[in-house]
Amino acid sequence: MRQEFGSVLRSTGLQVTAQRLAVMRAVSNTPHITAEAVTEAVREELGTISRQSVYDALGILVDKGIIRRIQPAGSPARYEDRVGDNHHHLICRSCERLVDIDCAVGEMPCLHPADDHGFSLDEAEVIYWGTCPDCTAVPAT
Amino acid sequence: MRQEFGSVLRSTGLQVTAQRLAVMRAVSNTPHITAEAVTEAVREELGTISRQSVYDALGILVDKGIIRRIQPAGSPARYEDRVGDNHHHLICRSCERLVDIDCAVGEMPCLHPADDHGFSLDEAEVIYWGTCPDCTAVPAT
DNA sequence: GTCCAGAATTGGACATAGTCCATTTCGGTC
DNA sequence: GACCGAAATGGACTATGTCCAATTCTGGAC
Repeated sequence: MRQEFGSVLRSTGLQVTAQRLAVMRAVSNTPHITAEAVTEAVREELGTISRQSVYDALGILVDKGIIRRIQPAGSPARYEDRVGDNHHHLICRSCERLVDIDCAVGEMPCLHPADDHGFSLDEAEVIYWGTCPDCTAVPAT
Repeated sequence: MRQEFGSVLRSTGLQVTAQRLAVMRAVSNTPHITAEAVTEAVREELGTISRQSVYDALGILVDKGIIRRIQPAGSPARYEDRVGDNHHHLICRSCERLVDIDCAVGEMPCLHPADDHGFSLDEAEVIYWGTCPDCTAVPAT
C-alpha cells in the first residue's frame, strides 16, 4: 500500500496529487467509508482539504474504476476499494451496519433477468436487507 | 381502484383522509413516481397539500407495506404500489429510466448469500444497471 | 532552473431531498 | 354537535451534494 497508489493514478492518466493519495489511503483503510469521513481522515493527514476536492477525487476514482461507490437507501454514499470481484452488500435495517458478501458467481453481471427489455446490462447490484445479530438480540433500543 | 384504498387504510388501523387517498391514487397511477410528482398530482386533485403531508403519507404507507419505496443511487426516492411480488428493477445509467423486472423466484428473499454473517434476512434487493435501447442508439446526447 | 499549458484544487453560492417541531385542523365516535 | 387523538400544516433546519469562476499546482519542454 506504499507508492502503489501513485502508480495506479499514473496508469489511468491522472496526475498524482497529495490529496488524491490521501483520499485513496482513507478509502483503503476504512471499508465503506463516507465522503465526510474521508474528508476528516484527509484533513488529519494533510491538515486541510476542501470538500470539493474530496468529492472530486472520489468522483474521479470512481470514474476510473479505482474505487466503488455504494449508495444504500437512507445512508450517505460510501466508498470502498474492493473492486473487480463484484461482491455484494448486506445491511442491517436497524443499525445500518454494512457487511461485504462475496458473490457466488464472481463476474459481472452475476445475475440475468428473464426479460432485459432490450437493455444492455453491465451490473447486477444486490443488497441484502435484514437485521444483524446485535440488533436481533436487542430489538428496540 | 375505487374505495378499495379506503378499506386498505382502515384495515391497517389508519385514518382515511383525502390526502392519503390522493397520495395512494398518485402512486397507483404513476409507477415509480417521485415524492415531488406525488405532491404535484395531489395538488392537482385537492388544490393543496403540504410537502410534509406527502412525505408523512408516503412514509406511513411504506411502513404499513401498502407501497414500496425504491431509492436508486443518484435519483430521488421513488414509490410504487406493486408490493408483495418481490420484483426487481432495471435502470438505465444514461437516462435514469426505470423498468420493472419480474423476479424468477417470486418470494422473499429470493436470493441467499453464501454467508449471512448471522443476519436474519428479509429481502434481497436487486438493481440491474445498464443502458436502455434508446440510449444505446444515441450514445452521447 | 524556468516557463507554460492544462489539470487539479479551492471557496462560495446554490440545489436537492428530506426531517423536525409547534400549532392547527380534521375524522370518527359518542 | 362536541370531543379527542390522529393527521396535516408551514416554516425553519439539516444533510449531501453540485456548479462555477478564480487560483494554484504538476509535469514536461526548453
